[in-house]
Amino acid sequence: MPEPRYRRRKEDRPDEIAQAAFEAFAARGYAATKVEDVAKRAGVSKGLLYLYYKTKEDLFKAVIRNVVVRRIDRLIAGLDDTDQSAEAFIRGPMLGMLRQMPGSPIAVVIRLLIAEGPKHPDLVDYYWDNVASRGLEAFQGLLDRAVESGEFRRCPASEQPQLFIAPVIMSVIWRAVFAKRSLDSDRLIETQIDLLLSELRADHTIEESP
Amino acid sequence: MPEPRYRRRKEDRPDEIAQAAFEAFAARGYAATKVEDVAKRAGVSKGLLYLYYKTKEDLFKAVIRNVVVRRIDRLIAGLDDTDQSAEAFIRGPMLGMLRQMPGSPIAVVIRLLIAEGPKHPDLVDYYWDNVASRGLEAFQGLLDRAVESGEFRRCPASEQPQLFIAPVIMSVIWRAVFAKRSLDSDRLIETQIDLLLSELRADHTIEESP
Amino acid sequence: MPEPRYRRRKEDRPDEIAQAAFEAFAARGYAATKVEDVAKRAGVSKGLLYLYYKTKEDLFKAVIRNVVVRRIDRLIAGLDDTDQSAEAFIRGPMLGMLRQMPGSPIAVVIRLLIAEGPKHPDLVDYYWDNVASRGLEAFQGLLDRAVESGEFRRCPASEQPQLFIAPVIMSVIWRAVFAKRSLDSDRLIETQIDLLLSELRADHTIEESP
Amino acid sequence: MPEPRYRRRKEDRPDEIAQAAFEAFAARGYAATKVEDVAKRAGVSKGLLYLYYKTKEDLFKAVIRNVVVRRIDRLIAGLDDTDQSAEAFIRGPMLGMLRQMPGSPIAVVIRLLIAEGPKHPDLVDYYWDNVASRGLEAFQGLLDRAVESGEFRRCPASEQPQLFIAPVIMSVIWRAVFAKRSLDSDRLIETQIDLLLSELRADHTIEESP
DNA sequence: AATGAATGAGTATTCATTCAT
DNA sequence: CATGAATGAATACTCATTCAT
Repeated sequence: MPEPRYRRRKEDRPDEIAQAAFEAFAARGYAATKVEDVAKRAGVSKGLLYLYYKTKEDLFKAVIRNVVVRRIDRLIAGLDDTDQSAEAFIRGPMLGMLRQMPGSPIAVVIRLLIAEGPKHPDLVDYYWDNVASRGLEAFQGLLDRAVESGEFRRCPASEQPQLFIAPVIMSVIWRAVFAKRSLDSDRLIETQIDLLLSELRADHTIEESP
Repeated sequence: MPEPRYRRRKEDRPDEIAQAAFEAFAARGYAATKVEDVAKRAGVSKGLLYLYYKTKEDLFKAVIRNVVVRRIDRLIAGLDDTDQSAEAFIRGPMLGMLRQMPGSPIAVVIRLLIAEGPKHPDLVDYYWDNVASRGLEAFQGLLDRAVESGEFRRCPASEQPQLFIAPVIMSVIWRAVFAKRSLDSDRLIETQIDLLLSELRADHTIEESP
Repeated sequence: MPEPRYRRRKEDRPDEIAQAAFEAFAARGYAATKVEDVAKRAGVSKGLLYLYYKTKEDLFKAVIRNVVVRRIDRLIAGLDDTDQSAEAFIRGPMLGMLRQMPGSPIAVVIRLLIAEGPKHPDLVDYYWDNVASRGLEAFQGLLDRAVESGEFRRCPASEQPQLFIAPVIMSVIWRAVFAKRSLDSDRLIETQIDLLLSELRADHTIEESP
Repeated sequence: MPEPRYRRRKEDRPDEIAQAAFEAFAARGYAATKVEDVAKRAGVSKGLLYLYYKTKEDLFKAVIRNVVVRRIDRLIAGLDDTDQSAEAFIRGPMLGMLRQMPGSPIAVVIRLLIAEGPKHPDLVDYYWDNVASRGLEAFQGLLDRAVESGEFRRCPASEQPQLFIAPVIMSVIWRAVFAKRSLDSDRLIETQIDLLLSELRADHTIEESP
């Protein structure tokens, strides 16, 4: 008779279930996770789960939304409101976030989207609208402001914010697939940022090979 | 309908089936693909499919191997045998390959590995041994030779060949998830290569921000 | 058709299903019985059956155990505890049991073991440990006590308890195979017991052929 | 390229196939034996097998008939033609046959009939008509002649020839099911014959318990 | 609200049988 | 005659979902 894992407060139930589902999906993937396992993990009966989520797919969507929504707003607020220089922000709070991503729930969401996305276009739309495009836009805004202020120069790097994300995605994938073979993702991300910043800095001088 | 019921092409069958399976997996993912659909796509009965592949998993493995093996050897041969300068090789044949990857079957394989890899560790091992580690080693070799010859200088970029791959992986994922939202992956890849080469060139002068 | 869809009788279900399975196996043999038929016979869905029995084989084992366990203990208790003379016990309760066997569920179990035993060694082990060897030992014990008490004499018959069973097995097989051709199994069994007892009785005088 | 197991003489083919089928059925049972395995064992293609036997069931029937027909006639001839005394015949050639049965192909046929008989009533009919009833009748004839000649007396044993067979059947079953646990079937059979003959002999004196 | 017994459509796999070669 | 590639009906088992209690 183990203690129920979560307190019995009605209002929390849906979130508790979504949290349990997130853990289960993270561990075994969406398709391989049984609704019953999620219910057990949440300390709840299958029937009750179905009271809150009409289908397994609903549950999946809730998970994606939950995990993402909790984090993305904070991130974007940081991007928009910072009074640091762009470089200071990038090397500071932003680098911190990027380094955390490969080990964070976001990584799980990315994996789930890759695996299940094609079957859930509305979910992808949601993710795009609420996370990806907003994040990119906000970061692009940061770059643009830095260009306008003269901190950065306009160059290919200043118009492809995805380049900042690339090593993060790479690390996420690497971990998901090659868990056993370690990869120094911190170093990868830092090197990339160094490369990009050295290119972006307005005082940068291009040396052509002769 | 005058198709002959029997075609009796023993030699071709396994590949035809694997090809059909590849298409089916690419379209709907491994889990969501029914063996029967693969058989239909290949114009063959379920029974015959099982004559060549003992299980659905076997079929999956054959697909991965087929697609991969056909390409990787060519790539590595190019890396090892080139008599071009490193930069010329990277900007030439290698850039060509990298640009093709996001739209090639390799992209599908990558997606499949991300989605199904955790359930097929032996497949991941196979992919690691035969593709990833070999490719990385071969490319690292190219970088090392360029450093030794004085063409490149030793720097973080010369020791993280994954940085060359990162935008490719990013593009693969982007297409898989956000198919509808176009991404200029060619430009992404080229910019990254420019960044890396400008860092790697031996005559590069580092400008520190003051 | 006004049967309620749900009956919710958790406790009874496993036995009801095993009973239905027993009937189905008896009628058509293990291999030829479809799980779905068993479920139908039990008035239950396939899914529920699988809730209680993980595999068809499990179900088979449960059937064997159910049928057997219910009876063997009673039998052995009788053998061990009787205060009748050996002859009285054999001619009384034991003869009664033996005569019943060819028409009883035990006969079905025997048939099933003959047909399916080679594929289920663990089941055979179970049957041996819990039924055959226990039964033989208990009966051998009865014979030994009778020899020690002077009621029986030591002779080949007193050391081969299988001789008491032989006509029962013969009748079981006969019925299973030649159902249509009647056999007076009662008489067969009684004659055998007469033969054995006349040999076993201590006051027996052996007449050698000259 | 192992040598084909059987010489390529057309006329022998059906028998060779039936022999291979017998071995396969003996080893794994009818249901668990694949037609392909039989074909391989016979060194023949599936197609050719089907040229001689229209269905797997046909093959089964041929096996039963083959094995049985080869032996039963000899046995019955012995029963009918002997000029020995009944006791001499029983203790001599007949005991020899009975002792051989548990290890002979007949045992396999018995097992197969028990397992598959219910599904093949015509086969059972055939077996009854050509083996069981003929054998029983012939043996009953021997007993009757011995009674008429004064060698045996009329008693329950003289009218139940099955009693001679019972320990043989028991041994067959025992071996089939409890292969691992040895049983001295020779001794069982001999003891039974001793019991029966001592009862049958005309000079037998019945001792009643007081 | 809460439970978990009950349902049944869906799917991988097998194997007797056929038939083009 | 002989082959074995090809077929597809048959069947054990799973799991999302429902609903009587």
